[in-house]
Amino acid sequence: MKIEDVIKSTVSIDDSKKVILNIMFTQNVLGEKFGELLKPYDLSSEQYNVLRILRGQKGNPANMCVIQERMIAKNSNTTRLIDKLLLKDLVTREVCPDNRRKIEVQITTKGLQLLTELDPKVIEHERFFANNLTKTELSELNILLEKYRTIK
Amino acid sequence: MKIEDVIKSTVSIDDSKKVILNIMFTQNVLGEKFGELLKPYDLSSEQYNVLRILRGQKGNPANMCVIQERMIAKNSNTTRLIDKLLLKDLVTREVCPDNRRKIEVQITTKGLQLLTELDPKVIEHERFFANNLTKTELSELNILLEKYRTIK
DNA sequence: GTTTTTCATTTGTATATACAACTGTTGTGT
DNA sequence: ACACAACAGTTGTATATACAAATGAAAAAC
Repeated sequence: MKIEDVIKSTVSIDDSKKVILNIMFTQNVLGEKFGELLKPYDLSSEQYNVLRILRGQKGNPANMCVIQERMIAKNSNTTRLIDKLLLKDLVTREVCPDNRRKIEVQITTKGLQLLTELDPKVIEHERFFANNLTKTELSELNILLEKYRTIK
Repeated sequence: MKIEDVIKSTVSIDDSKKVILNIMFTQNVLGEKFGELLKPYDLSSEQYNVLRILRGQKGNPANMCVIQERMIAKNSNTTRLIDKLLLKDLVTREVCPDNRRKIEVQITTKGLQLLTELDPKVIEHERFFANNLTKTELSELNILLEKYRTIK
């Protein structure tokens, strides 16, 4: 479906405007579908994202700064995100002994199990859309998006 | 900046995952910059979006359904968005005389003036990123995004 | 001509986000 | 050692979003 049909526009849209609408709308479609995937597990996409980051630490704890800088949406409130994950026993949180300003967050076994359970579903979700493009188109899309968003 | 650097990933990422991260992150960059543009005018991007839709009606009122179906984020609460715009006298809201279930929303002169003031800034914002790509790349990006998000 | 269904919108409520102000800790300069 | 700046997180508050339930109006069914 072309973006003009999505927003029911009758007039033609400039390509530079169209690309913004396309990115916004595509992100929306993706986010909605991913949210549905996570819903049965009572996780928000940002919560999932934090768990993924923590797993990537491979046993080492991550402090709040580290988590924040690895997140896609850099402006979400990490403290309260971790609060939610703590309530579900998916992470632990302790004051760093070397620097009491810092907090060490670690994924629990339960958290790791949840991620393992989700892995195949996440891959399926990723492929669901990616399969619409050839390998070449996919890497072309990545290159274009990266080039597009560059701030000089 | 490559997406691996954005999320500080050390391992290589599958193209199908990368494209999702790229879309999410690019949308974030865009949204943040657009939010800054609107901030001095005390408008959220969704509020701006509604005003734009109403202007597109060219004098005819739009009811809630119509507004909702033309929005990019289809799940935001249109009633409360309009509430905010009403408080700022940017729109009017009246019960439709032909069908009292429906509500007719119209942009005011003040709303139109605000949009006119914003127009050059919005175009500048759109071009700011679009200028990173050639005309051909831009339309290629549009085609790829559209193809990518298609649900069979 | 009621009852039922569908429609268009609003309201309630819980959760999420944005962003500034605050708290406590560590590092620096004198 | 003391004052002060920088750092790492947390909290407060206002606003936004998500989604289900509620309201009221019109259309359909019987």
